[in-house]
Amino acid sequence: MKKMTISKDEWATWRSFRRMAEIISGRIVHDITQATGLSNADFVVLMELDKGMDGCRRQRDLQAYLEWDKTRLSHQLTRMAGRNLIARVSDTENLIVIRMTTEGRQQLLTARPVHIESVRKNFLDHLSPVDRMNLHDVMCKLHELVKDLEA
Amino acid sequence: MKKMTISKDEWATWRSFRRMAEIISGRIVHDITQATGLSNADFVVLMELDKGMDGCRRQRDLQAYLEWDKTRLSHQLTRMAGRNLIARVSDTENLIVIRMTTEGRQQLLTARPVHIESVRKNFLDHLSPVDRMNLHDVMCKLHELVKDLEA
DNA sequence: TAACGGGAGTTGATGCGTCAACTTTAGTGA
DNA sequence: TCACTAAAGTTGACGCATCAACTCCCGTTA
Repeated sequence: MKKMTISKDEWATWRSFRRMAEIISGRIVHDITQATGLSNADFVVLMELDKGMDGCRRQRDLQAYLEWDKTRLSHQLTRMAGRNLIARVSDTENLIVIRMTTEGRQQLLTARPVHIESVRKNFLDHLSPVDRMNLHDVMCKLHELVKDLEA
Repeated sequence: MKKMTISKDEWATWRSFRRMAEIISGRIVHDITQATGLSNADFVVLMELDKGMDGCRRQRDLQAYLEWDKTRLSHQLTRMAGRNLIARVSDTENLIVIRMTTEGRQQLLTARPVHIESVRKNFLDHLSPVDRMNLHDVMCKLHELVKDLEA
């Protein structure tokens, strides 16, 4: 039987968690788009494409790695193709794959150091090693909870 | 001089933080919209309106409390007015205020217990008091950092 | 071979969030 | 009183996220 009330402290924890994640993520995204014009979604997709050594990937594999909905990915790729960041091309076996364009790679190279600096500035700085480990531990517990609820 | 590299552990912490916030927030929003049809934005606005005893508020006050951009709020209120959740009415001094409608209040009443249950189920459950306090402490430090960067 | 079914991907509609540009309102100071 | 200015609020355009409905392709099985 679950407790169905939430104390003031518990609310405060939840609100601060949600709010900090929102603000900090927002700032990092902002830094990247200012520097490069890439949206966060663009950046994430390019990062994922870059993991394959040739910048190519089947759409369903991208989907699995990003854990995105197929519709979301499809729309996103359409927009990115419109901005010349990626192309949908046929590979040697006549399957359609997603390829990063030269321009996409260029933008990614510009974005990466900005990303690193922003994560440091907006998040890691002033978090002591102990803080960081505590946070990581709590996130791992939440991750367990999240997996449990899926099952 | 800042360190401009990020260790594997640091990345892992950042990624898990961002990801957990995303997933958990998403689930709670999902629970609320399933139960009521309210979007998260709707819910937050209604919660804020409910704090004034008559469900009325000047738009700029809402703005200050929510820490939203005025454009965002304006669009949101337009949409909510279209769904009959709020109305823009003139008060006794001929100033325009935002008033929760009966339907808005009704929806809020339905949403509130769902919200509570969802925050408990998706977040608070299985977080020990110590975990919760650790998390809260870290969020407070991040909050300091965030404020510093604003100045 | 033909019918069925499921996975991959697309499309259209709608709501949300942000930017820039605009109108309106309310002071404030000569 | 009048003109200037700043804040409050709206609008339009655009990109992102999600839902439902659709197409297309492929493999199974009767």
